[in-house]
Amino acid sequence: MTDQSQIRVFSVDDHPLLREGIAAIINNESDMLLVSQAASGTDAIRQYREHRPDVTLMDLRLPDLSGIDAMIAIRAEFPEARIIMLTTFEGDVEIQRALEAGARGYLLKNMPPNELVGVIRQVHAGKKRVPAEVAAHLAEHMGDEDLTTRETEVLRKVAGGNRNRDIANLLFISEETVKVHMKHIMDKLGAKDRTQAIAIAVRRGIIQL
Amino acid sequence: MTDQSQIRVFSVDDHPLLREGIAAIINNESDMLLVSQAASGTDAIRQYREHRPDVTLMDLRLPDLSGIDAMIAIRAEFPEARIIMLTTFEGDVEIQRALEAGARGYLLKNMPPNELVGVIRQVHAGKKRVPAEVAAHLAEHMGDEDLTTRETEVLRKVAGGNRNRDIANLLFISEETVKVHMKHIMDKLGAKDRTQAIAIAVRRGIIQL
DNA sequence: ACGTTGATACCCCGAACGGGGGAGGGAAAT
DNA sequence: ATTTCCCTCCCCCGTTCGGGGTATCAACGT
Repeated sequence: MTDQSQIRVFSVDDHPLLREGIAAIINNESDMLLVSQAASGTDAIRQYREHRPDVTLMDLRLPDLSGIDAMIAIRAEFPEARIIMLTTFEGDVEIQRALEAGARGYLLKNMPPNELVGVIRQVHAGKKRVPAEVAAHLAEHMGDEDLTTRETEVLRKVAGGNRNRDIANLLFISEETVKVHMKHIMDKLGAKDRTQAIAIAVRRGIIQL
Repeated sequence: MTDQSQIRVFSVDDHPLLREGIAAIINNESDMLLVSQAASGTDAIRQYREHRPDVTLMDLRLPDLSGIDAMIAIRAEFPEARIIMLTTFEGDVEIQRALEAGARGYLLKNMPPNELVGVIRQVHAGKKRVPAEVAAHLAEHMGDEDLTTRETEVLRKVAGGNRNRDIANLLFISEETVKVHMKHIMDKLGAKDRTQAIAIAVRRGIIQL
């Protein structure tokens, strides 16, 4: 039944409405076949093993793991897996992490269907594809220094309404050290104060609220 | 061609993939007919006049106006319009505003399709329908005092990294007045400082970043 | 006519923040 | 072996924030 020349597509998204839309579009293309769907990260990993799709469309936020973690798990087992992240716009940091983790594409959910199938064909052909709109967001912060693990940790505490002293206690370091971290955070993000640092970090996907 | 007993549905969403999914689900129901689709607020208003649908599914964020503003415009002209907001989860304030503005339902995009068509039928029958999950978010902040226009305005400036003095200059008021607003904002939101106020306000949908 | 609400403005004052500098240690890379 | 990076800690000091109180005025509703 399955045409050997067809691209076998696997869709992972926790929105049934969107999966339905993807299914309709894929199955409208004579050279593609939607082999399965998953609504969670663990289910995605399980089903990937079973179906070995040619191309996987993966949502970024899933109920259990993040889409990126699910992709990392799949690619650890199947390094040749061709996975396209498909999501409503997230910050540049998410894009960067997805691509660094081996995503072959990063598409926005508001893209036209014909472009979607185009990217699926290109990725299936072994290419990488990131639309100009997404690449622009990525380029905007190229060369920016990333926050370190510790700095991100501090920033999260800040977003929770903690004072420097509280953060110091929570992380078992001195208040002076927290202030140094804050200084570096604001420098790297280009923020005038801690409040703007939160705003920028959320916009860029560095922290979630 | 059009069966008189069918529910005439109109879908407004700027995500083609999602519209495709909605179309597939609606047209699978024998008692429903998708009469048209729109991808923007202005287009939604124009097309509403033309098609006079029985039930409208409206996304909250659209390229031009917000879904709520589009709904308000439509209901000003057609007070009997039955509009269901359909969106990925937003803060309780968005839900509240939508329902106050006359939305007959508030659905999340991750809901199962059969529930969607169920709600469409109930709304068509004149009922209001808000799922428990959404109602819970609404209830969580029932009785909370809303921020005033001015307070929200101040809060937005704060998110931009402005100091009290800067905000004072921007809004042509004294710095002391800004501090009074800040006090009220933090009291109402239950925030320990301005930074947490931003975090809470973003989570609740009071401001966008 | 009266009370309420929202916005405006001022005072005092302690606590927290943010910028500057220097400095030590461990781990990883070169 | 040396450098680089990250985390850690400390001092000084001016600026900003946030809590307390009181007060005026216009608008709105009753």
